[in-house]
Amino acid sequence: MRWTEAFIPTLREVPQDAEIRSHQLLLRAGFIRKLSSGIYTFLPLGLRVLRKIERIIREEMDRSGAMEVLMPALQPKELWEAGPRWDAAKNVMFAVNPAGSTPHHHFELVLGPTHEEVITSLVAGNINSYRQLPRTFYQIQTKFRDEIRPRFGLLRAKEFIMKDGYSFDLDDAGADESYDKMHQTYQRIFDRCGLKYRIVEADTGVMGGSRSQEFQVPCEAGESDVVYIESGGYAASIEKAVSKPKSRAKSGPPGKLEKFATPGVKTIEDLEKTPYGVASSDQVKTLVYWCDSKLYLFLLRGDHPLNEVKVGQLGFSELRAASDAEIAAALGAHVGSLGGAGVTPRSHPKIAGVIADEALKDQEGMTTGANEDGFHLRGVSLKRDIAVTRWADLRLAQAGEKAPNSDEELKVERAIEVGHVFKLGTKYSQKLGANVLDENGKSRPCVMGCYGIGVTRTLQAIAEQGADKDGMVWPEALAPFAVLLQLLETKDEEAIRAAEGLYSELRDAGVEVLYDDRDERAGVKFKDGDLLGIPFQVRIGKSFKEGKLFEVKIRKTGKAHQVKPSELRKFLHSPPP
RNA sequence: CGGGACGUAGCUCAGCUUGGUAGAGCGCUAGCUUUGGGAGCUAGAUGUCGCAGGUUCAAAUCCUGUCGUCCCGACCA
Repeated sequence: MRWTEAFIPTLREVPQDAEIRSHQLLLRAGFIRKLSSGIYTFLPLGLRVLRKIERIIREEMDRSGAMEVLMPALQPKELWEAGPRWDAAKNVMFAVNPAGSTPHHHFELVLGPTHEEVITSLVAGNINSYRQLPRTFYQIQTKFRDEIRPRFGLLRAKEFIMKDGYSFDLDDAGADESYDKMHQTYQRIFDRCGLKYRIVEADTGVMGGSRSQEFQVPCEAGESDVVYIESGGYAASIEKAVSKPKSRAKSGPPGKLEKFATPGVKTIEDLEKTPYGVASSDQVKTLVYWCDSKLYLFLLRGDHPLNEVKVGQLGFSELRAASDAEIAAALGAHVGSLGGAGVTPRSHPKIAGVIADEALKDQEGMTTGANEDGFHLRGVSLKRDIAVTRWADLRLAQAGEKAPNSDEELKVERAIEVGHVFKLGTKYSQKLGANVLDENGKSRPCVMGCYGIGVTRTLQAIAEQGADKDGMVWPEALAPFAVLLQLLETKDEEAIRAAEGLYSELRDAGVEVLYDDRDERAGVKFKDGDLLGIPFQVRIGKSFKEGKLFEVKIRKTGKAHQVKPSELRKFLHSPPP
C-alpha cells in the first residue's frame, strides 16, 4: 500500500485523553480513534493487526478441535433471566429498544456481554446424547458491557472483541481434559503473539465454577495485581493468592486481659508509636461489614489487609463496609477503638457473627480495641477472650510474605489480563437444561468450561509490552505490514525508480509492504516509521545515491544495515540478531 | 455513584485571577528556499470559546444548571 493513498493519520503530539503509553501510541500512529468514551474505531493499520491476532486465535482453536460459530449480539432478555447470573449481569448489560418509537417487541433485547447463555441454550436444544460429546465451540466477536468506568483505551472498553470458547463434556474428568486442552491452546496463542505472560490461579467471580486461571501480561499499566514467586512455583491473582504470614514481633505468652487508656488513638499506626509501642503484628484489627444485610465483625492481624473477595467466597453475595454511625450503634464505640473481645450474640444482638483470619488462631497477648472510645485491651487471648464464630483465610497476600508452597518470597506486580479459563461445572447447563442421556439412559447436565480472550485488549497489551521510546514495536507475526519501504531521496529520479521497482517486486513476491512515497523530509518519515513499529524499514536514500545500497533498519534492534539490492530478500528472510 | 481535573482552531495549549475587537505552536492551502531524525521565510484559510440560562452597557472570562472527557475509587474480560 502506498502511504499517499492510505489513511494513516499520525499525530505528532500526545492526545489529551490518553494516559498510558500504548493508548497514546495507538492513537498517534493512526491505529485507532475514539468515537466516545470506551468506544473506538479501528483504522486500517489497527484493523490489520487485529485481524492477524484473530487469525492466530482461529488457527490454534481449530487445531485444538474447537469449532467456530457466530452468535447474535442481540439476545432476548428472557434468556438471561432464565440463566444463573441475571442479577449480576443486568448491571453491565445494555438493553435495546427502538430509539424512536414505542417498542414493538413482545420481549426486550439486550446486547450480549458474553455468550454462555446463548451457547448453552443452543446445546440444550440440539445435543441430546453422550455420543455427541465432547464438543467445544468458539466465537470471535464484538461484545458489549456498560462499563461503569471505561479506561485506558482498548483495555477497558464498552464495546470490545472477544474470543470466547465453550466446552461441553459428559463428566468431570472430560471437562478437566477440555480445560487442559484449552490451557495449552492459550499458551500457543499468546506465545505466537510474542507476549511475555504469567499464568495465575484465579477467582471465578460471577462466572462461577471450580477451576480458573488467568493469563496475565506483566505491565505497569495493568489493572490486575498478580502475586508470584520468581522460580515459578506459585502464581495467583491478588484476589485468590494465599500466603504464609510473617511471624509476629513478639508472640506473647497467655497473659491477663487488661484495659488501658489510649486517648486519641485511631489507627494501627497510632498504637505502634510511643508511648504504646505495640507492633502492628501484635494487634488485632477489627473491621465491620454488612454481608447480605447482616453485620459481621472481621478480625485480622494489624499488619494484614482484608481481601474482600475472600469474604465474598464465604458465601455472601452482597458486601459493603459499615459506616461509622452504623458501627457505633452496634458496638457502642467508633472506628479506632473496636474489638471482638466480649462480643457475643447476647451482648451485641446486632452483630451476626465474628469471623477471624486463620493467622490469629491460638494467638495470645494481642492488643485490640475495647469497644469503648479511647480504650484498648492488651493481653488478649483469641481462644479465651474472643468468641470467634468462624475461622477463614481473609488475608490479602502481600509482597515479602512467603508463598504457601515454598519459602520463597512473594512478589506483586501489575498486569493486564488477556485470557481467562474456567471450569464451570453444571451451573449453566442445569439452569438452562443442557442435559444429555448417558450410556445408562440417565439424563445428566453437561459439564461445561468457558475460555475467554480479550482480543482488542490483547492488541493493546502487545503494543504496551513492545513499545520503546520511539513508538511501537510489533512482532513480525502481527505487524500491520512486514516491510516499510521509505523513499528518502524524493527528487532523485533513479531513487524513485528503484523504490517503485522494489515496491512492485515485493508485492509480487507476496510481501506485505507499506511504501512511504510521500514528498516528506527524511526526518518525518523516520519518526512516523518508528512510531508505526513495522519490523523492517527499507530505506532508499543516501547510501543508494552514493553506492546503490539499500539501508535496512530493524525496528526492534534499532540497527541499520547496508544491503545490496540483490540480497535484500535474503536479508529480510533471515536478518541478523 | 463518590472524589479530583478539564472542555477555547484538525492537534497540543495560552487567555479567565482583575469582564472591553479570539490568540500561539504544530497541522492545512499557495509560493520560494531547504532536504538523513518531526525545516525556514512569506502570504492565506480555519472558531456556535461544550450547551442552556442568569448577572452586566458589555461574558471565553463572573454565577447557576446541564452535557461531555480524563484521572483516583467501587465493578470487571
